[in-house]
Amino acid sequence: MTLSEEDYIKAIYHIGKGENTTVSTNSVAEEMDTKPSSVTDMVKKLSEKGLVNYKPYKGVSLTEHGQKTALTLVRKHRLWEVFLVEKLDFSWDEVHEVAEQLEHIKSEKLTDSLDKLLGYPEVDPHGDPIPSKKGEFKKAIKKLLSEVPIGKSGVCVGVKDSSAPFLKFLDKNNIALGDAVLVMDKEEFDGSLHIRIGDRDIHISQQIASNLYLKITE
Amino acid sequence: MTLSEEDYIKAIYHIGKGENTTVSTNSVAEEMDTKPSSVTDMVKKLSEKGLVNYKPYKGVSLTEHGQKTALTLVRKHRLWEVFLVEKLDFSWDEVHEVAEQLEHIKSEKLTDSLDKLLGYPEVDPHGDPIPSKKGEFKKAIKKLLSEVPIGKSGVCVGVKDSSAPFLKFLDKNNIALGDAVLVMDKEEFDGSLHIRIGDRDIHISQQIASNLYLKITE
DNA sequence: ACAAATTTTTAGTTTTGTCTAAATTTAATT
DNA sequence: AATTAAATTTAGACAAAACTAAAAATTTGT
Ligand SMILES: [Mn+2]
Ligand SMILES: [Mn+2]
Ligand SMILES: [Mn+2]
Ligand SMILES: [Mn+2]
Repeated sequence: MTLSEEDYIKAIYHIGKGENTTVSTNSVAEEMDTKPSSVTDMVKKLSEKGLVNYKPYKGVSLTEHGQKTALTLVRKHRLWEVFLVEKLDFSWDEVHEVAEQLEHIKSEKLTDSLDKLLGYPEVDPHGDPIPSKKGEFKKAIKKLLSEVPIGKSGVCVGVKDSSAPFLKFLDKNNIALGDAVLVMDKEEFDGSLHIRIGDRDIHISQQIASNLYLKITE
Repeated sequence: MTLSEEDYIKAIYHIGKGENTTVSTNSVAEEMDTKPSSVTDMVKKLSEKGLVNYKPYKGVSLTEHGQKTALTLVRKHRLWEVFLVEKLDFSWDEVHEVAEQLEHIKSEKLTDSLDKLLGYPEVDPHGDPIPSKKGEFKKAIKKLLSEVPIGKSGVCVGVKDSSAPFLKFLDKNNIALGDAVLVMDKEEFDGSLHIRIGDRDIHISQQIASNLYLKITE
């Protein structure tokens, strides 16, 4: 498997949100930042290799084999992200780019030893679940903060928008993964929220709330 | 810098044994397991990029810039080797292949954090010195065991032949990096040695002795 | 149902890195 | 010094992965 092939497999997996749906040529092109014609070419090749199902004009989906490949890549990507944060003191917004390279290193022993070193983590620094060696993982039970009802509380486990600017905003406002959050009140007018985070009461906009994931605790 | 370009730079560096000598097209081809014509093409490109000095029919050498690039690659390669052995329990003979991939990961922060995590090691698992961030390193003061005079002792710091079969032989015979070795006697007839390693007295052939490096201690 | 808009594919190029076969230069021998 | 051998480069071809422009299929709107 070449690096490029792997990135395509991963893109198809991600667009389908983990469930094995059929995705369009254009959506893959957009995700990968390439042209649709390039996608067509690659998808034909992947089809011949038995990694995807492809019918011209009808979209692509992963085969059993492709699915397994995607899970391995996601596993590697997220394990490396944990490594970078836990062992090398990287911050949220720095890990993705490097993990994008590290996920392509070919060594099953490396992946599994890393998993062990990190204590078999179940989620990555963005709150996304890490597939086990067998490809199993708990479907994330995370909810957007904007959809959490008043009175409920949870733990901050991830972001929807993982762009550097947003992550930097969170850093600046002292909102971090693992923080306990209680939804105290919601403004009907603009959807902004009053929340208690740690021991601080703060007020955040709807836009922020709809990009932060909580794992509901009660 | 592409992965392939980096591997060429490294090959030129290694053939020149770290000193900046001019090396032949053929030697690069052999080291890289490619054809001489491919080397010519690549060397032209590297020359245009200012990484090597190249005169047709006269061989290649690294420029200042190329030298620096080579040192960075060697640094990354060897740091990853230490990481694999120290943190992930890889053995001598397993690290090279994986490090060959990891050395190409682009992130200065990653390299330097790794260096810190490992406690700024000075040698890799094969006894080869690791360049510092600034590109400085102590020239190895290692000597082939076969050339150590009778009565002298040292610490096993590396191998000349780093092929898997040889490394496996050492494992099997309980000879490891860091072991203290005393040369007790030498057979004139076949050059074989009687050595004390740890608390064991053993007899090794000239062939083995000429592939093991010691750092002389007294 | 038909025309217009959109999506997707095909055809033809480009760049990178490799190869083979042939030509050229340099080195070694007589 | 001439010939032979070895090393190196050139020329031409190919596979991978991308692109642009044009053609074909599908979807949408009326
Ligand atoms: Mn990637
Ligand atoms: Mn992530
Ligand atoms: Mn390499
Ligand atoms: Mn090494």
